[in-house]
Amino acid sequence: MRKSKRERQRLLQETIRENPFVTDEELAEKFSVSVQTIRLDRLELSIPELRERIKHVARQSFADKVRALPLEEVIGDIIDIEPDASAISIFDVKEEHVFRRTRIARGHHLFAQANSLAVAVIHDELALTAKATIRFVRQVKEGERVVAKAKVTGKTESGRTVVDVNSYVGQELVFSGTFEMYRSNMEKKDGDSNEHRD
Amino acid sequence: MRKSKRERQRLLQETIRENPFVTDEELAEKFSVSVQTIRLDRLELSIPELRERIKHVARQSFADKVRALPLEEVIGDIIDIEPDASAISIFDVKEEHVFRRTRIARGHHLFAQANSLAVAVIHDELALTAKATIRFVRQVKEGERVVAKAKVTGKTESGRTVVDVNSYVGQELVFSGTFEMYRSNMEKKDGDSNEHRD
DNA sequence: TTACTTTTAGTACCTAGTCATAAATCCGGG
DNA sequence: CCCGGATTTATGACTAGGTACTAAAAGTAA
Repeated sequence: MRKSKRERQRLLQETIRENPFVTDEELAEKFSVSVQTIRLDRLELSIPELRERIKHVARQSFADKVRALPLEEVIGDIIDIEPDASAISIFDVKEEHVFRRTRIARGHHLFAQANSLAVAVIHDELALTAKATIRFVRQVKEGERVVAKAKVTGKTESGRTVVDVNSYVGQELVFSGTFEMYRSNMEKKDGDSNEHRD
Repeated sequence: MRKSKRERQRLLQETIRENPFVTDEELAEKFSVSVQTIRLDRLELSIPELRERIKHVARQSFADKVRALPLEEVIGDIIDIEPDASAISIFDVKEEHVFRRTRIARGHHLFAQANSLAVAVIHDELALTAKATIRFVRQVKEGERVVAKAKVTGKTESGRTVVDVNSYVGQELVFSGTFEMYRSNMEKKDGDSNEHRD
């Protein structure tokens, strides 16, 4: 069944978005029109040719891949840090951080930002989270910018460092956590660790 | 400076690995040989042509992207689930989950697995973590497989569901957490839902 | 020199297009 | 019925970045 021009072009866009690897010839067959018509359609819709589309996808993923691992080290951008005292990081909630249906940020990303910051604020070769009590105060939505503020508040008798992290969207508290951090360079007193070397 | 065949082919492989978008012509210029020589080299080294390379990169990233979002929905693979009762997931600690220097898993990944499982076990349209108390019992290393077991243990007077999650490597407890989950359909008593989106 | 490897050149063909021009077809109004 | 604009199709010339094959030239070692 041949569709109207409008309808065909709408479906064309959708088809290519879903599968950028489709050729004009395949599209022509799919819509029962000539290849030339498909090309006219692409021209009108400013859809580039197959090879350009593929190149674009490849370029993007290539750039992403390079960025992926090193960036993972710290979740959020640290914008201020005073070692063993305090630190601040910002984290922009994007599409990939939210539940698809509700657009609400998944808890572990807020945790990751806070945990990451707690690790970073510890001025030591090795810092690990031993224990944490956290509270998700209010939901964070896609597009919001979360500012996490970490403050070193003290030490436990077992020598762990306690870090409080509060995260805000604007003036509003959205997340709050207390982290007990294990660190390697405690004067002495080695509890239960094995080795840690580079 | 013209290199030996061996040396040129070694560099050729490296060059293409680093930048798959390079044409034979550009390579010919780079190594001061003819385009035909480059093609012979590619043939001997079984390196596909530019377009195939790009297509490959694009295909991979496209598959990743399609997999990335829905897969991100749950961290770890759920291998068993009894809605509103219990669930089990496994999570293999890979390179991207550990601190580079120590090869110890970053806390937020263990948290993410547990949190994700706590969300999944709740048989409801919307489940969000309101509060969590967690403990990282022992360090998890790259290559280890973490099995998380979630159990719904009760409800708070405010109507939240409490989920306990314990994660193990082998028989050893590595992570333990108590999650207080907010859920949308708290009053609803019926078991089966007919709507399954996504 | 001869024998062999390596490199270069040239041709025909391929895919998945571009651009431009022209012709055919469709669809509605008068 | 014919007319006219929109739409579709056809055709030809050209492109990039190749493959596949043949042939010749250049380099190298005994």
